[in-house]
Amino acid sequence: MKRNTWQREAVRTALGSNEGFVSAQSLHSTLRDTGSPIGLATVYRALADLAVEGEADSLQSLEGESLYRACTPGQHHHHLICRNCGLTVEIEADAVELWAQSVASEHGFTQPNHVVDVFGLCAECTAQVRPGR
Amino acid sequence: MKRNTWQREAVRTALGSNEGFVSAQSLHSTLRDTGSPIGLATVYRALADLAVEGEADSLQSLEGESLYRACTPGQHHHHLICRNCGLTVEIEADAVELWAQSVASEHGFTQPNHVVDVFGLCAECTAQVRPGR
DNA sequence: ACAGTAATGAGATTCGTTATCAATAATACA
DNA sequence: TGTATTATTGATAACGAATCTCATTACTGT
Repeated sequence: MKRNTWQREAVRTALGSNEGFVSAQSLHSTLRDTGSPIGLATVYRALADLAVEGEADSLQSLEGESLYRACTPGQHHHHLICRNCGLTVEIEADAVELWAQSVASEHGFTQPNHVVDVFGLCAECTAQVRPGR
Repeated sequence: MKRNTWQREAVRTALGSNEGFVSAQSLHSTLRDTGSPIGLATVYRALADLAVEGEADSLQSLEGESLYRACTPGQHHHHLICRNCGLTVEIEADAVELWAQSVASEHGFTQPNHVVDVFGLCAECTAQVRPGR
């Protein structure tokens, strides 16, 4: 049976108080910095669990590490992510869902999944990068 | 200056004679199996180069490793990938391009990139998985 | 042919993640 | 409330993908 531990709750909270996607490693050091003696393996396990339960989204960063972010559970959505500061906006895209479905069945594919994420520079980071040039 | 070596050519050829996405590791062992004494590091370097030059597409597998595939250079496209056998179909999606653009600018994001891939079971694998059930 | 130097490759190294396993602590039940 | 059960934890080892090192090799222009 599943048990409630302060460790899981700590991970859930830390994840929730974050604007964008975070790696397990950085979440772990954040927790350690706030005095929590939580172990690294536990953070990995908690994040994997949250992702399975639908309380967190995960994606692969371009460097190959897994990033996590709290999300509103239950509803399918995609992300608009600032590649500079990590700020993330959840976006819905019914049109894209339908497109994925139809493209798959057009080619005889079944059980379609899809990975749809948009990366860019958020307004703030855009302003910082080119202040007056 | 850039030089032509049989190693680069071997990687290009091996990649081209493959239906779907392959990892650097498996491409390396394939080459080794055919008698080529090419080194692993070289395969990694050649694949990275091909990806930069636009002769290969790359994506992150769900397990976090980078997969590569030969592609028609120059044109932007996405992929429909069989998650069982790796068969890949290149798909164009102007509608999705435009959607990504507009969604980004709606939220003040600039320089939008996007990751759009559809995974599924190809017709053949669908038939194999559930033969008559 | 030859010099200059990009490319190679075996092995060491880095880094993210998972497995191990004894110790701990959350839950069910008497 | 006390106790037995067993899921969970965490320090560390192990693993695997990818990169780096650096001496050696071999393209290329002259």
